[in-house]
Amino acid sequence: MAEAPGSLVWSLPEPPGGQQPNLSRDRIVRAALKIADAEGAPAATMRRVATALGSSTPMSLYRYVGSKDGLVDLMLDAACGEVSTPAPSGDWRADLRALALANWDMMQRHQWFAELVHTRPPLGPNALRLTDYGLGALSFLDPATAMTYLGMVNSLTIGTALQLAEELKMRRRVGLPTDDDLRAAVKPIHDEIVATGRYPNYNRWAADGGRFHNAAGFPLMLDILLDGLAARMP
Amino acid sequence: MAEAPGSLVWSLPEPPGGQQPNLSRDRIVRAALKIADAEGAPAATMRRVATALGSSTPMSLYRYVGSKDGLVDLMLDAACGEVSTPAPSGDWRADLRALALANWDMMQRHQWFAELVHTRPPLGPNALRLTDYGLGALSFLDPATAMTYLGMVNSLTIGTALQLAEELKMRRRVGLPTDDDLRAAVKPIHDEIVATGRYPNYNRWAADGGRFHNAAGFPLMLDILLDGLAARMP
DNA sequence: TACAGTGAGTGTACGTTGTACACGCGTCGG
DNA sequence: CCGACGCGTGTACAACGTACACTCACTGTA
Repeated sequence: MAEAPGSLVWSLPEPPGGQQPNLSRDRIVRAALKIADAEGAPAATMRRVATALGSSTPMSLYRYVGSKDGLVDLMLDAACGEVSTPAPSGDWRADLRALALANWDMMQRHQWFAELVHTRPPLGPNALRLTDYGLGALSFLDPATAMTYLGMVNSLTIGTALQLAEELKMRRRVGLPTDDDLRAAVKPIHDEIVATGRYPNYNRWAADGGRFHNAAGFPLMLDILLDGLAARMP
Repeated sequence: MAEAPGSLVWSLPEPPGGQQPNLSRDRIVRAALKIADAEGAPAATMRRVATALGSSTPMSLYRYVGSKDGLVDLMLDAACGEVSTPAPSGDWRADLRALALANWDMMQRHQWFAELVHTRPPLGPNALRLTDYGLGALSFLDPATAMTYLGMVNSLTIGTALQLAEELKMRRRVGLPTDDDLRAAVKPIHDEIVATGRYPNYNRWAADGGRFHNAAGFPLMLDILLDGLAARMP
């Protein structure tokens, strides 16, 4: 899992198998995405991916992805590759909004993304393309400020996606229940908390249904943040 | 690592050792915090904590914390316990701002917090106290909206802390270099990216020093977000 | 004083993870 | 025809979380 600083996957080029290889970066990453999409990030182990590709041993993958971290890097960047960056419109707010919404959509398709993206800096070509696009929309600011503002938008997007991912994880832990099943599973914990009576505001929220805006409300949250940014623009 | 849904640490009370125990939840959590503070979250393994307490086997801890997840829960909540919640002032913005800044200070002391908090919902007594306080500041809103806004503030705080924690992790991977050493270590990667010339805005940022506002700039970012929230208040 | 009971900590063992290393098979260039 | 090299396999190891059975030492009761 450890890795020398200069040895990111992007440094070592894909070994472009001269003879007929059964494997390739693309096939490996695709298989890993499929597993992670279906069963969550921790299910995408080296062994699991290898067997999904017909290889009897995880070691086959190491020629192509270098390490587990390398595979994760490639997975993250592949997901970023699904986010398109249309031509800049000249309206920073519209461009940033579109970028965030596209990112959000991608994270809904790949619920593991938000969990994994924190493990290392986003230096893949697609991640860089997105960062570059975001910085370009804010290029009238000094670079450090532009990066700061872009980071705020990303924090909001990833943070909100994480809350949803956590709910999904809990759901997986319980089984695969419906919304009502889930509520029933979490109820004893909440009830115990409510019973103490020590958290009146939390209780009020729980009594209200324990809901917060997430999927549906993300555009609204994004607009609120953009309002705050707009007020600071020169 | 798996856990039945109803068996959070908070459910099973601390076994209040009738006879003289060498161990206790408090001592265990305190030792784990110390290790995590000094060497990062992954260093705080069960074995490591056990030996730090003089126990020859990790199994000693299981009576007190139930599982590794239980220990993490307790660590997170202990960290939350360091954040104080003064009497509400009646000014939602001042209260929320103070809460976020206190949270931020805590996350600077415990850089592992932001990494670990995503692994499970914050249901410890101290985390609930903080959530309750934040909801109280926004109690003039309907509960779901209040939770949404509070979540935005927390996303920003944790997300920003995560960026710093990631830099720290990279620093640890390289050794324990100074700021200049770090810049030198990351330079080859950045140079390779810059050399492609494909990311002009990113390059401009890198040429500018590759900086973004984090520790120093967090209050500013927080104010921007609060501006956006204020514009939506009834 | 004797004895059962309980509670604290130990030791051993298992399954799973990532991955290092050495080996066999195949195809190609000389 | 034959060595070299690309490609995948098999075996093995350390570290992780943790289940299970166990040994002490102390305590309350008879």
